[in-house]
Amino acid sequence: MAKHKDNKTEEQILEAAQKVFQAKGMEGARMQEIADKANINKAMLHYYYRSKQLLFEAVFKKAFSLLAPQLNAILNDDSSIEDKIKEFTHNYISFIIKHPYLPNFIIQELNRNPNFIDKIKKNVDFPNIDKFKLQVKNEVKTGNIVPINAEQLFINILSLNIFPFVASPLIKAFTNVDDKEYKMLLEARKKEVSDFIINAIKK
Amino acid sequence: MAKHKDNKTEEQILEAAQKVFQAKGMEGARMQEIADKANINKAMLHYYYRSKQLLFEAVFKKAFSLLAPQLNAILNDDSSIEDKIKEFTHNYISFIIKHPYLPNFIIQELNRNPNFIDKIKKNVDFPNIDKFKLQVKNEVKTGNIVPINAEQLFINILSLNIFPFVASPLIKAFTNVDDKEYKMLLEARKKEVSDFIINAIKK
DNA sequence: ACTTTTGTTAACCAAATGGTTAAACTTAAT
DNA sequence: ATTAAGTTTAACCATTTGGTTAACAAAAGT
Repeated sequence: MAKHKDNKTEEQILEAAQKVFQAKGMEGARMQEIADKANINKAMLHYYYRSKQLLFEAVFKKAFSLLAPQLNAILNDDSSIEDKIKEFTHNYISFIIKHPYLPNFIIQELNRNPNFIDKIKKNVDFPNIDKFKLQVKNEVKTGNIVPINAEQLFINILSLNIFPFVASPLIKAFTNVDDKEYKMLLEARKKEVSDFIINAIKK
Repeated sequence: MAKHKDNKTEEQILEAAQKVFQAKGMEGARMQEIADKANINKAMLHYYYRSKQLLFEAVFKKAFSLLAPQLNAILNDDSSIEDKIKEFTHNYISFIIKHPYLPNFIIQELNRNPNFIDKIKKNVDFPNIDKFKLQVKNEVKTGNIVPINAEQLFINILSLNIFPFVASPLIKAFTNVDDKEYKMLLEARKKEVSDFIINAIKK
């Protein structure tokens, strides 16, 4: 019999762990709470994942592997800069509205342990900026867009798309906007953000 | 004799607590580590701040009260939108380069406990967007800038300025940039970001 | 001088927490 | 049917952790 043939329990654990880790972070999460949420005995967590650290890493990798393809879309696609920006902002914001916990979880835990990224680079199809850099240089040279550093443009695109999800409690407070209104603001950003970026870089 | 006349110890504690909380978060921080860093007995922490929670709140309030005036600058100043954006991005990035832990700490802990913001609103000169909204509406009406929602513009400004500090490990990995180069990128953003925003909104 | 308040320490404590163990149960191959 | 491997449980354990206590020291008020 192969190890862990029946993966039902294993998946229940991973789902429960996802919820708890994303809500409370590595330090705040409790193994007992994960077990309860998965409707299993606490010992099972260790049977399947050995330790809290390894369970956490499994959750993290899964989260990251959801996010990575989204970024590869803008970095490695063949369309024009303008089309990419339009498509990326629309797709990305739609995606995150469905997984609002994701960016914050990844950023938070990466700050807690920055060299964690090395483990991820080995296991996931890690986004790479090289192609995007060439493209930006080209479009600057041909005069399609204003002179701009590819890294800076990439940072701007990420910032405008991700930050409103990461800092939502803060922004809600500053703008005196309730949850429902904020949701509408985010929805509007699907178009708003790409217009903003394209306006900023087109000649 | 007034309570806590000699505030030397109290300040040592707050400084140590700041460092530990900012590095490890509320859950990850250990009272013993704070005591060690402050060179005092662990019981003193409770003597001066009663509990971990209250010590944490003291640290948080202090951090927030550093950040708030920066935001009030852009929200309540009397200069033109363009000047504000130029000044704010320059000042804010300079400020955060000196306190790189700050935005992440605040965002992280606010996500962990969103209704924490209510406690802050009572104790700090909390930034308010009303005046900024009027100004944006005006400048749109007079045709100085492209039609844009004040909240969206404000979110964009915050995103472009804050996110690169919050997500630095992630961005460094995506852009294949080391610490030194990233520092230079951030330095360049003092001008880069304001150009980007102004380009995006000016007619 | 002496009494009271404030500051500081070491030792202690109960609760929580990640993790282990050993035994029981289930499943499937022989 | 027997065996062996995988799965699940309850009880247990060592350690860590925030917090307390009681005694002592230093200042300050009288």
